[in-house]
Amino acid sequence: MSTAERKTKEKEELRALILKGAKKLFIERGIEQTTIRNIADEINYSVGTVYVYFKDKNSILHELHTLGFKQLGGEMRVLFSVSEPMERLAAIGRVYIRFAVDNPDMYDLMFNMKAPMEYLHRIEKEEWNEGKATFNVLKTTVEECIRQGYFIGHQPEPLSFAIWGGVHGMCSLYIRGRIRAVNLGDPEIVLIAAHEEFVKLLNKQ
Amino acid sequence: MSTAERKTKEKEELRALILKGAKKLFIERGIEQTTIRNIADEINYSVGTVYVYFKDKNSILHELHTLGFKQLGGEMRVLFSVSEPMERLAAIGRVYIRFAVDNPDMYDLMFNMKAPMEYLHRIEKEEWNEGKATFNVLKTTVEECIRQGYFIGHQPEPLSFAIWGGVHGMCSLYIRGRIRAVNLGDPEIVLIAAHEEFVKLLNKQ
DNA sequence: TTGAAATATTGAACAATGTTCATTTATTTT
DNA sequence: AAAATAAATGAACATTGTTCAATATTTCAA
Repeated sequence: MSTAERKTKEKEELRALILKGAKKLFIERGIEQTTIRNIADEINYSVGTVYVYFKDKNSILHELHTLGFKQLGGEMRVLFSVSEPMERLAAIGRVYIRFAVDNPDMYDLMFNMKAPMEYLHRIEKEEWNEGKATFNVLKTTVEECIRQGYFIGHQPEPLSFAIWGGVHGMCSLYIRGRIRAVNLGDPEIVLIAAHEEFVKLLNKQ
Repeated sequence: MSTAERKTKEKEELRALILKGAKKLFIERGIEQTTIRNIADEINYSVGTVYVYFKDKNSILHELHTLGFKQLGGEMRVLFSVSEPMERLAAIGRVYIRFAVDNPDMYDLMFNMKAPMEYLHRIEKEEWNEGKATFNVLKTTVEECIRQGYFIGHQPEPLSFAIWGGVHGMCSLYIRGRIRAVNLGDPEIVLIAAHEEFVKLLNKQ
């Protein structure tokens, strides 16, 4: 291995180390409470080094958001074994909700925070590939349902968006503390019960 | 009017002036870009004065959030003239979405931001009256629908929550730039079209 | 009217944050 | 070993929210 190759590898490793440290802190104490100094401390490097490997905080957050989508994508992939599309549609929602409950800060970063979108804007990229890919999993399933005779009179794309919005909204209200605040009982149970009602609505002919 | 009375009134006026300035800036340049110093400048008082009238930034944001709910409540109240509950249900959604599109930062503050919830936590108040009242408008309508024979087999409270979540989710994805990012066309049009699909789902027997 | 007490307002100062960049340290090449 | 290149550093800056001793203003009894 040439020196140049080794150097490239070392750089990638340090980059990955920074991300690993960032993710650790950010699961431990939340994204808002994680500073660049914390991250630098965590991995025993200086603040300056972090800025050699990432242009700014948004870059780090965007990269973590991408890792989150990889994880969610993996959890969704399993569902392609569910052959009945209506059943799969419900299962996608359950996986999505489970992900939100188990990884609230990551979910928040992926679907609520401005950082990843601001990053895309800065690098002048209009495409949000991570989001589009996830949306397509849903849309493909909805289209299959339509082919089987469900959702008659609906337009697939807006309908898919409405379904995404539906599940996302419940998760967001959960994560942003609105379920707790309206006092309907244990938030996680309310969330899951609401999703069941939502699935009932979807299943009506 | 006694001196004490006048003083009380003056205090209330300055308090209101601070809120007015805060709201102005915050509509003009967004909530994240509005600092306490900006607010103080805007109304020609010092930073310190703002802190005499409000304990911290969360208090200001909470009070603005309450004003937002007053406005939304007013816009909803008109809908009690719609006698058909299923029709009213759709109309509530449209009003809610219109509010979100016309007042994105206010909507964000009311339903997404942590500040108002943190304020409640600080003053050790468990009740989120603003949210509960708005939720009850929805729940009452859903219950009426059920009494008319709609939503058979559904539980009213989780169903109401699912409907809230549904509309909120679409608004949130809109406000947090996720609709634009998935590139389905003009975001506002997508939002409205998705709500129409949502209403179709609700209207199924 | 006056002056002491009460009230209201001020803005400098603090800690925490993201960010920059001249300097230092380490590594590679000659 | 020296020179050239690359990597890492951390002090310094601007901007936040926040505090609080100091200053200015207002009140009201004498």
